[in-house]
Amino acid sequence: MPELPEVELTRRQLRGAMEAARFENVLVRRADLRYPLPRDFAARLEGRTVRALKRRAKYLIVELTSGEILVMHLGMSGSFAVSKAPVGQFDNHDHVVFNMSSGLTVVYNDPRRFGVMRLLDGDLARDPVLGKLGAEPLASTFGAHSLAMALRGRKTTLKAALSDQRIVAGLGNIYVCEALHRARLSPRRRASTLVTRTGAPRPALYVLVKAIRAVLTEALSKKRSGADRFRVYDREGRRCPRRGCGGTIRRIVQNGRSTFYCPVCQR
DNA sequence: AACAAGACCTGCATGC
DNA sequence: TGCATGCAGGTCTTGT
Repeated sequence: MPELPEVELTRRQLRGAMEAARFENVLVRRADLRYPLPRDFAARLEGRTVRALKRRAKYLIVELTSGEILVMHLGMSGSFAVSKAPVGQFDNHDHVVFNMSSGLTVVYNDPRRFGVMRLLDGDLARDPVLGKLGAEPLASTFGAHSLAMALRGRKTTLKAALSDQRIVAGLGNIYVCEALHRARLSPRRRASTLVTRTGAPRPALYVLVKAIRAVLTEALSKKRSGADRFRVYDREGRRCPRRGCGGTIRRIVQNGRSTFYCPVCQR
């Protein structure tokens, strides 16, 4: 489930249990996540205190007062539950349990086990993965000019470019579809067509930047659930929600993933 | 270097 | 009912 808004909401959920608290006991019930947890994973956390709980793109960044950093990614199916200690009953897919000095227990559940937990010594900028992440779409550094530089010369589609975490960090399949619909841009359009030959943003790129911010901000604030949560995602065959459009949402496959869009109003 | 396709793993909805 | 198929919101690796 997790794209940037869901990860940010997870961060806020975990903060009360983890921030300024110590890992009293860590239980690894299954170590074979996307990458196997090292055998000393629990021992390296126990006794450590959380200085701050941050987020970068879809990664949760747990800074410890020791200087080490616990980096976590939810993959496709990861989630956390917070409850009062002690937890006696576990689900099959409860893989990692943090008993914190706050008196709260944090349980990581992940049926598909695409999630990641890694303990890093230092500096995220030098990390082979985190160091290559592109702009945070809700940060002030993100804008039409920086996005223009990133899209310049890209022959790939807008859908693929916006899904690329090195270009914009935090969008996934849903919010790429939603942002493109809001910006009235076709997911099949070539990414470089939003940039002039000299590398300046075309007007449509300003619209896209606003649309990206809007869909993420809205997802963070509303958090309504149910069928009408998205305007195009998973709505194949339904009417386009844009006033006066009258188009029908289509599903196509791009780079092996579903794309939903309105062929009438998205050009 | 840029890009597309395949792989990883489990659960669920669908159709026969 | 059982079984097969296809699909799922991510990203790493492989191949052109």
